Amino acid sequence: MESSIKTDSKGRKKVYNACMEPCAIEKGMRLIGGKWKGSIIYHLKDEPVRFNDLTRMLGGATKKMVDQRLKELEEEGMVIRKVISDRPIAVTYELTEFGRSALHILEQLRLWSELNDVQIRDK
Amino acid sequence: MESSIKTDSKGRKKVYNACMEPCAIEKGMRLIGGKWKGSIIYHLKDEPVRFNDLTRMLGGATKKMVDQRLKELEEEGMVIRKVISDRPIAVTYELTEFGRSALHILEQLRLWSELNDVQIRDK
DNA sequence: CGACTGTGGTATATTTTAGATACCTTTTAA
DNA sequence: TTAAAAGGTATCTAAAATATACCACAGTCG
Repeated sequence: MESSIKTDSKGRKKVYNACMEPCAIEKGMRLIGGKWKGSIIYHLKDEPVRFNDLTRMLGGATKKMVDQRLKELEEEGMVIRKVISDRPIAVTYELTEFGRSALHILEQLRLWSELNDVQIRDK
Repeated sequence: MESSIKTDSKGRKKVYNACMEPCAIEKGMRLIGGKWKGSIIYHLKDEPVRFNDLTRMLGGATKKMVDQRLKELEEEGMVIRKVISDRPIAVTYELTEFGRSALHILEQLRLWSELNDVQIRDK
């Protein structure tokens, strides 16, 4: 993790301990940092939530996005999909223990974000 | 933040307190959660780092990506660009107080990521 | 001198991802 | 019968990410 840069006698630079692959921070971010992923996990924190309800809770995300992220999160073992009834179809999504283990990070992010009244710019 | 879904007498659903705009979590993620952004902030934690060195530290990121992210981080007030010499040109990037205030979140993310030996899948 | 490395970037093209919109089947309820 | 709910999928376009090459300039090696 601790990367450093050394210069040899001829001025050539070399990186020691460089992140040859994405480092721990980057890996973590790929899991919970993608667009909507953190929000999804956070909105599942209290109880299982149904698909359409979840979509409604995330202002701005389309069903397709929510669907895709949920599938990723399921693959990554953070979320479980449960069919609670056929006819009429009803599905809920809930956090696994692993998913739950990420909540404290998201909670800190929320506090930081609110404390600093973080704004995102329009594009 | 606490969104809930109520069903009226006719079975129509309505979301109360929905995130009409991206919520705090989502806003925070847009600041530090983008691809490479967290890593960049984290690699600046100890001391100012020069552009090319930073690029080398982030295995996999291109100069263009690093350049773009740094510009965003500068706009957002998390990073300062300092020209420490013309001819030959030398530039460093360092964290602002605000940028520094995000470090504890990233530190937790790193711990969580390492603890769970998080893997990212190839695409 | 001339080739090579370093600096901090930019330009261009291609691939990947996100986002908007419409649509599907089934069920319940007015 | 029309309408809305459920949980999605299909299609298309706009926006990002990535790969690759390139710039001007400074210093160093032989």
